[in-house]
Amino acid sequence: MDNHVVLGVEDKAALAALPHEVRDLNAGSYIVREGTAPGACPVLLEGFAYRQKLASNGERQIVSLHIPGDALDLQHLFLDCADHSVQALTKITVASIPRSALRQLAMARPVIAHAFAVSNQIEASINREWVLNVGRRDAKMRIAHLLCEIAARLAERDLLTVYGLELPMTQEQIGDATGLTSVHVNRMLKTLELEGWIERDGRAIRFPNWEGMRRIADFSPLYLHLGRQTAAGASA
Amino acid sequence: MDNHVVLGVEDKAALAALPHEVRDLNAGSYIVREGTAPGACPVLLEGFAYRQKLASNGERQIVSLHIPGDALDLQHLFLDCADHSVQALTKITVASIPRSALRQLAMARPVIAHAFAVSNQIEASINREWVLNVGRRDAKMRIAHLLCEIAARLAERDLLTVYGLELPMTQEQIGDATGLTSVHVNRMLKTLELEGWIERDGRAIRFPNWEGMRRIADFSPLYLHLGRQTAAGASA
DNA sequence: CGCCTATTTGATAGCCGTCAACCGGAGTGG
DNA sequence: CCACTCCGGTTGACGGCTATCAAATAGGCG
Repeated sequence: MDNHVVLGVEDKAALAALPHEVRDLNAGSYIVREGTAPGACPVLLEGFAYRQKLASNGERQIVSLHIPGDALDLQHLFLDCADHSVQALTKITVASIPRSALRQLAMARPVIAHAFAVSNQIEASINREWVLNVGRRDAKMRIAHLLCEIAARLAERDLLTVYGLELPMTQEQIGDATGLTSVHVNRMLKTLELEGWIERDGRAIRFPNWEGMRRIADFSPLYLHLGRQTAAGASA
Repeated sequence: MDNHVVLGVEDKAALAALPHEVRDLNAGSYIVREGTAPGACPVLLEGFAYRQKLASNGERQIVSLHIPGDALDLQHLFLDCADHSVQALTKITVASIPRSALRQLAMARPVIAHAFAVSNQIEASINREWVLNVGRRDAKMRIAHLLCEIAARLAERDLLTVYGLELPMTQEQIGDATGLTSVHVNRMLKTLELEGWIERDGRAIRFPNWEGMRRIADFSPLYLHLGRQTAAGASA
């Protein structure tokens, strides 16, 4: 959240003073389980996580991805029943903060509540873009768009490696995020590679021609709301 | 928001005391335009509205639908650039409240901020369900699910007519909401009708077998978070 | 009555899913 | 050190769901 809202010294101190518990979790661990009451609110310190929902036929849809620095459950801060699950994509480290403490802090400190709101609104914006991505783009664009988004979000936090994007997802998971099958994801990645838009080395991905990639992915980072939002609301 | 959070007398009075301007708009009018700075925050009093985004190929995706009582732009209350457009689906009546007044109120009254947060979180939950709907369900289920969602949301506000669901969307718009073409929407509606799940009279739709409809639509209203959320956060 | 939009229907094409097989690397145990 | 196993990636053949194209019908509104 620090990336988007300018917090004052006192607010930062209040956040840092919250009781929290740091834990390591293995890939695949559940952080939030659909249908249960939300517990502590975890913040992702290291590793990747994702939100998922299941259809009645058993198929999975990944509805969002999370990178280090993301809060993993502000979604349910004010709701009483989790409407989706959150799972670790890789080995992760999270700091869990009791929901009640966060709620009290949000009530007591409007600037903090504002920061939470901005974080939630940005995530909602990403969700809307995903609806567009899955609903109106073909397979190649969808995958390209997903890659662009992850790269842009990681770049914002200086988390790209020297090689580029180190994507810890299987092709099946990419399929679950884009509404495709792993087989077709494989073919499209191949195509993107053959056409020169990406270079692959294992799961590392580099973009030799970022502008071209952006174009064929129909990727415009506006919806990520990168850069700080004005603190007008905070100072009002 | 009143549907989900219990507001105190003073908070309600503060909301009612906000400066606002009531306007009528024709179907198709823009309420928010993507790429521009958000202006006043409108609340939908009568009629239907939708959010949309465009892909580079010109195809449209409707990312959410709104019924009377919905706030139409809490999304951008704390963001500086609209990431999508909001348009009137029918002739509508909106009450526009200046963004600054709402922000100040949210800063001054934590319970109001809480109500905004709940509203936003529920809408985000609906967005996630839409990602699942468009990504992992086939055409018949998608359309059935959309119909169920709208019916459930209208029912919560006692807005169903004696006939049932009075849906003011063209089949093309249903397609834009589900990632399908109008031609295929037509075929699937026909199928749903032939199989006895819906009855149609113009754009009015009735469900002779709601439980069956729910089942074939894979619709479970959990994600709508109907009923009031506890006000624990408000009283904390 | 005439225009325009929305709905309906049929024929055809294509994207992507399904099924199946094979490859390849990492980890494990002998 | 090597064989085995397992998971993920790769490839090909085939089928089905949905898009596309086209045209006819129906409905709303002047």
